Amino acid sequence: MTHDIRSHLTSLLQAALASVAPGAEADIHLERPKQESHGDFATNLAMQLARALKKNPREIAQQLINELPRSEWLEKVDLAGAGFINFTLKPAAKLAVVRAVLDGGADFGRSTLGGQQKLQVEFVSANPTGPLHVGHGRGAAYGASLSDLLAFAGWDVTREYYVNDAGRQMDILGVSTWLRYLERHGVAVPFPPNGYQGDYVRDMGAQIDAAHGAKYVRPAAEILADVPSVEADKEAHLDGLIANAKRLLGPDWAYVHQHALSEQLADGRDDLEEFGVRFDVWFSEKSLFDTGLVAKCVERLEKAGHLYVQDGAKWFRSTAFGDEKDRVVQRENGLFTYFASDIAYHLNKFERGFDKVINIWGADHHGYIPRVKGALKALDQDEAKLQVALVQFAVLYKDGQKASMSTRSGEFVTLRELRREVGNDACRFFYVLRKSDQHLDFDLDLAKSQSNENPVYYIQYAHARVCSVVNQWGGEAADLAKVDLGLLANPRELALAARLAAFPEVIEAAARDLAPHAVAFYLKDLAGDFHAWYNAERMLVDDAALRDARVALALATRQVIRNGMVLLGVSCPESM
RNA sequence: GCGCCUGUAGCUCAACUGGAUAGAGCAACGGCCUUCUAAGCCGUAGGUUGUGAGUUCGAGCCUCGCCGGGCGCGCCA
Repeated sequence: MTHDIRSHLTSLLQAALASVAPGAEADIHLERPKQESHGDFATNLAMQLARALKKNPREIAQQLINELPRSEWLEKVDLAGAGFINFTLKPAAKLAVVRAVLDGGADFGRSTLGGQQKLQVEFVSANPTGPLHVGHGRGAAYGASLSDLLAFAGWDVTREYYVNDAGRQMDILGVSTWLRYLERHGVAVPFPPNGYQGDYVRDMGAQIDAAHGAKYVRPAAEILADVPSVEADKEAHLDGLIANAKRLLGPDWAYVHQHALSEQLADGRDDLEEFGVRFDVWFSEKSLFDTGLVAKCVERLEKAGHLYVQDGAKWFRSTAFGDEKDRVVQRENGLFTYFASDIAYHLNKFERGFDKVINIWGADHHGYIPRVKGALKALDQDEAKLQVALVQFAVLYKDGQKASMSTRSGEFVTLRELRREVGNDACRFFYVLRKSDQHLDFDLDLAKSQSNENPVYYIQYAHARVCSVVNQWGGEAADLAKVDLGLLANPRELALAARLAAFPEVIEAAARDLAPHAVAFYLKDLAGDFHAWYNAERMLVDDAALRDARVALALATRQVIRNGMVLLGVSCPESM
């Protein structure tokens, strides 16, 4: 219905335009004015045309209005301001949305905008080397809400987590775990300062101990053999320990490595599940090596002449594709870089047939975009299908101090802690309540102290109020089909109806902009309209016809709140 | 130094992608509960949108300069 009104007005304007300025090109843009006195819809069409027609915008607007076909939905059409045309709808046209919501139910607002195109959203993809922290939480909340939003707007969405299970970071976690295990057996190898410090590493060491006793114990002297000193070069020291671990443990290294990986992965998965964030695919980086895709990719680039050798390493000429500098894909020691596996990963995504691929990355990865797009182009892919949404950092403040979020140092506030202190609903909402490219200062103390004043409760409260009224009303929702909506005549009711009617537009705009925060802001406004009405008018009045009409409006409001909150991953309690 | 993001009320953020008098929430102040949930409502106050120019009917939004904040510029991942 609301879409009908929009397209109805558009066609009226098109007709008027054809008559006032035949052949003129203009895209007809209808907006909902902020100010009530400016009507329900407004267009700046006349102003757009002013230059081309070399005429005063107001004059053009007046002509357009004169030529506008009559419409049974319009109360009036005004010329205003510098040349705006304001449309005011008849109450019946505004109220029709109530029935549309009740008929549509959970599907009200669903759009076909995406045309069921296959779309992949890859997000979180944190190294499984420790608990997820507050920074990951933002990517998780944003990615989950964005995915759900895009699905609701008509895309066929696959949610994917890229598991970095192949690199040095995982080796560091493996060796850290092993060293903690060895500590339990009195093996005197000092724990490296740049190993993973967190207590969870000790826990994993204990698990291995409990399961296999002394099976993986090796002498300290052998573990430290030929390892550069920490003082000289702590990274070389760590690499030396890793090399010795692999050599001394032989096939058992895989067990230790795998144990650490699967523990951390399972932990992250549980954490995210509790946060309402689910993935369809967990994609292993290691599999790209196992299937030879990484080597194949590098080979393809080489054959196409995009690689050259310098200082023993193979470089991808990414500067040919707009990057600042060329990038190594294969190191002097023969190992592929992370970039090489990422090229393979992205090629694999494209070969899986997605029409569009969205990567949600932390802002620190922005410099990475040109090289990935460049590589895709070099592999004859349409790199425009890849869209990267950068999420700015969440900086956590604790006791007025900026908290470090380094996983290796072990000094971070975990997502789990945050969820426990603030609650899942408030957490999801808080994260998504701002544009993704906005820096987020997460003041933990404030979040905790404000948890009762969090805007999420404002919306949930509106929902609970409707539930309470409906319970006391005690009627059957089905009987409202024949209710006379025309009885809803006061301004607050019409304003609320107009807000409901905007929901489908909000969904489409938010999906187009990859901006789930727009849904959150909409819901705040919707709840505001409802609360204002609730306080001003009584719903359960004696007049049965009026009562039913008001209950219908309340039910429609409840439905739209639910439809929006589902997308944000926030629950809607029936009472509070 | 170069690149990306960013600067809006005391604080945290919006602003339909260039539209009309820049809006909310916290915090402050004043009102509203013997009838559907006061986690609510109504009102007051709070602004030269960092700054200087430019583009045009019209700029918080676009361009350029300057000032401040965040991030990135590895044969790390």
